[in-house]
Amino acid sequence: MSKTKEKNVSIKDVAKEASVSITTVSRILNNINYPVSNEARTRVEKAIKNLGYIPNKAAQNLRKNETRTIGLIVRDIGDPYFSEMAKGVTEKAAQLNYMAMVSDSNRNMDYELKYLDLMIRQGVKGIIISGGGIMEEEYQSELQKRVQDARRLGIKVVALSSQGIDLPLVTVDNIQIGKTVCNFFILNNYKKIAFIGGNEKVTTNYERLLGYKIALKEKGMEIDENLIINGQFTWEAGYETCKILFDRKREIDSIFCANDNIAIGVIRFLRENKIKIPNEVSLIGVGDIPIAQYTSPSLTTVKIPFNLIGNRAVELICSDENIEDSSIYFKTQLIVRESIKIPKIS
Amino acid sequence: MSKTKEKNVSIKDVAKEASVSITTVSRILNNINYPVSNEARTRVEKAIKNLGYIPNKAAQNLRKNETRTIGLIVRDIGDPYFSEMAKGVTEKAAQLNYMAMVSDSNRNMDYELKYLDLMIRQGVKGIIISGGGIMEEEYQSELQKRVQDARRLGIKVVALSSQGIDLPLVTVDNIQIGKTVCNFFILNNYKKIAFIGGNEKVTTNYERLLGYKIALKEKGMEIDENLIINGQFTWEAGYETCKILFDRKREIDSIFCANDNIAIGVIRFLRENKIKIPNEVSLIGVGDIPIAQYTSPSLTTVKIPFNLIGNRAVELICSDENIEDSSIYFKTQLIVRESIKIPKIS
DNA sequence: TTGTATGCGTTATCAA
DNA sequence: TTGATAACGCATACAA
Repeated sequence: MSKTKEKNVSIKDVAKEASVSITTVSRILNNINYPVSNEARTRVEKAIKNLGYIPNKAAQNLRKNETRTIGLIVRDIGDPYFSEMAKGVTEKAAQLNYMAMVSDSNRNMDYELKYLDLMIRQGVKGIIISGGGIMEEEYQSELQKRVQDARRLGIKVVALSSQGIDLPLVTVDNIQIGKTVCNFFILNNYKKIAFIGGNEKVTTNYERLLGYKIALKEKGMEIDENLIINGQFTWEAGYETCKILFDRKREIDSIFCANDNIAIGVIRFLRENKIKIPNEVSLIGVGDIPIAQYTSPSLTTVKIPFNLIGNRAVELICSDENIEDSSIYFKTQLIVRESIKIPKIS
Repeated sequence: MSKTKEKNVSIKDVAKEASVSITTVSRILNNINYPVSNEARTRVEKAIKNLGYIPNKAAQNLRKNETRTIGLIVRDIGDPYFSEMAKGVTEKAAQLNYMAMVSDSNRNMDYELKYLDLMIRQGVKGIIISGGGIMEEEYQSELQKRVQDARRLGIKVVALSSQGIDLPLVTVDNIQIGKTVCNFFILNNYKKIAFIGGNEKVTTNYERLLGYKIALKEKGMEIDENLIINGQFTWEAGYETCKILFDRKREIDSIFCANDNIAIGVIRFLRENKIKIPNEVSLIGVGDIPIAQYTSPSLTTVKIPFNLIGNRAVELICSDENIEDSSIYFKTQLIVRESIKIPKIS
C-alpha cells in the first residue's frame, strides 16, 4: 500500500478517460435529469469507477458558495444535557445530508466566542448555540458581534436557550418549568421547598428559579432565601451545594434541583448522610436525562425533549425560510418517579 | 438588519480598498514574517477591519488541498463511553486549530459506512472510528474498502478499538482488562463469577470475555457457560440481561460487567430484586464513566483513559508522521469503590 | 445532446 | 518590497 498521497483524480481526468467534456461529467454527477446519451453516461460511469473518482468538496463549496455543514457549540459534551442535544442535532443533520461540526467550550466563554469565529470562517450553513445564556454584559456584546458577522455572511444562528440577545430560539419555557415543579410540591403539601441551582449567571437557572418564586408567591407562601442556593450544573456541584444548604438549614422537606445532574449529586449527599429519599426529603430535577431512570431512587423530573429541540434547530437552519424572528417553544412534562412521595403524609 | 446575504468581501476588495495587490494582502494575512512596508501593512489592516473581511475557508481548502477538520464516528453520542471519547477528541482538535465533524451512527453499521464516505468526500484530514469492531466479514470488507479510499486520498484513519482489519489503534488492552477484573475477583475469594457482556459480535466484548476465560483457566477454575451471557452495551440491556442470567442461575457471588452501562442496569435489577450489593453480589464494570462515582453503590471499575485516547488519536492524525503501522496502548487501572466487598467473607 | 470558457477566493510562482 | 498571473476542482452560462 502506498504511503504517500497520490495525485487527486478530478472531473477532468474522468472526462478524458471517458472521452467527453467535463461538462458532461458534471451533468451526470449533478443534473439528475439532464439529457445525456446512454453511451456517454455508461462511459463516464465506468471511468468514475475505474479511476475511483471522488468529488472534491472544497471546490464545490467554493463554487456554490455554501457548505453542507452546521456548527454546534456545547459547553461539555460529557454532560448528558449536551450530549442529548448533540444527538438530536447530528441525527437530523445526517438525515438532511449535512455534517455537524461540534465544538466543546468546556464552559469557557472565551472559547465559546473563539469557536463561533472559527465556524463563521468555515462558512457553515448555520450555528447552534446550546448552553444557557450568560447574563454578563461584556459576553453578550461579544456574542452580539459574532451574530452580526454571521448574519452578514448569510449564516443562521439559533440558540437552544435564551441568550439575552436577539436570537431565534428553539427551547422550552424555563419559567413554566420552575412553576410546574414548585406547584407540584405545594400541591402535595410540601412546605419547606429548597432550590438548588446551577450557575446563577445562566439564564436557564435564573428562569427556573424565577418560576419557583412566582409559584410560591401565587400561593401566598413566603420565599425563604435560606432555602435557595446556587452552584454549578454538575454532579460534583450538586453534592457540594447540597452540603452547604443543609449546613445552613435543616428543616427541608423537598428540593427542586435546577437540573438532573445536580439532583444526582444531591442523591449522593443525602444517601451519605442517611437522609431518606423520598421519606424525609423529596426531590425533583429538570431534564430527564437518560440516567434519571437508573438512579436510586429513580428521579422525578421535568422532561425536556432534547431530541426534538436538536432536530428542529437543524431543520430551521437547513430550511430556506428566514428565521430571524421566529422562536419555537416545546412542551415539557413532569415525569413522576421514586424520588417524590405522593401524597405526602406529614 | 438586512435579511439577505450581502456580497462576500474577498481579498480582492481588501486589496482595492488598501490600494495594494492581492498578493500583498495575502502575505500580510499568512506569511507572518514576509517583509512588507509598514505603510502597506497598516492600510491593509485598516481595510480588513473596515470591510469586515473574513477569509474564505473553501477557497483556502481548495488551493491548499487540505482541510483543518477531522472526522469522528461514534455509535451513540448519548452514551458516556462515546461522549467522553468525543470530549478528548474535540478538545485536542481545538487546541491544534482543527474542527471535529461528529457523526453518530446510532449503532447502525450501514450508517457508519455512509458517514465514512461522507467524511472522505469532505476531505477531512483524518477519521477516528470510535466503536469496537464488528466481527462480521461483510462489514469488515466494506470498511476495508473505505480505508483504502481514504488512504489513497491521504486521509488518515485511526480506530479507538480493534476493528479486525489492519488499522492503527489508539486503545487499551481489553484482554488484559478481562484478566485483571477476573483475577481480582478470584484473589478475593469469589467463586461464582458471572460475565454480563455487550454485543457478542463486538471485538471489545469478545476480548474482555476472553480475558475472563483466560484468567479462570490460569487458576484452574472451571468455565461455566451458564454464568456467561451477552446482550448490549446499554443500561436497558444490562437490566434485561441480568434478569435472564438470574432466571438461569441463582448462585452468583460476583458479576463482571463488560462496561459500566451494563453495570448500571445490573445495579437497578439487583436493587429491585432486593439482592444486596456488595453483600450478596459484588460488581465490577469497565470504563469508569463519570457517573460510576455517583451510582448507589458507587461502582468498582477499570478506568479507561478516554480523554488521553481521544487526545492522542487527534495528535496522530494531525502530525505529519506516517502512522499506518503504529498502534498505541494506554494503561488501565482498577478503581475500587463500594460495589465490591473486600475481603469477601464467605 | 455536447462542449467551451469563465469565475468562485486563495496561495504560490515568478518576475520586477 | 511589490505585483501579475496561474492553478486548485467544480458548476454553469452560453454557444453549437
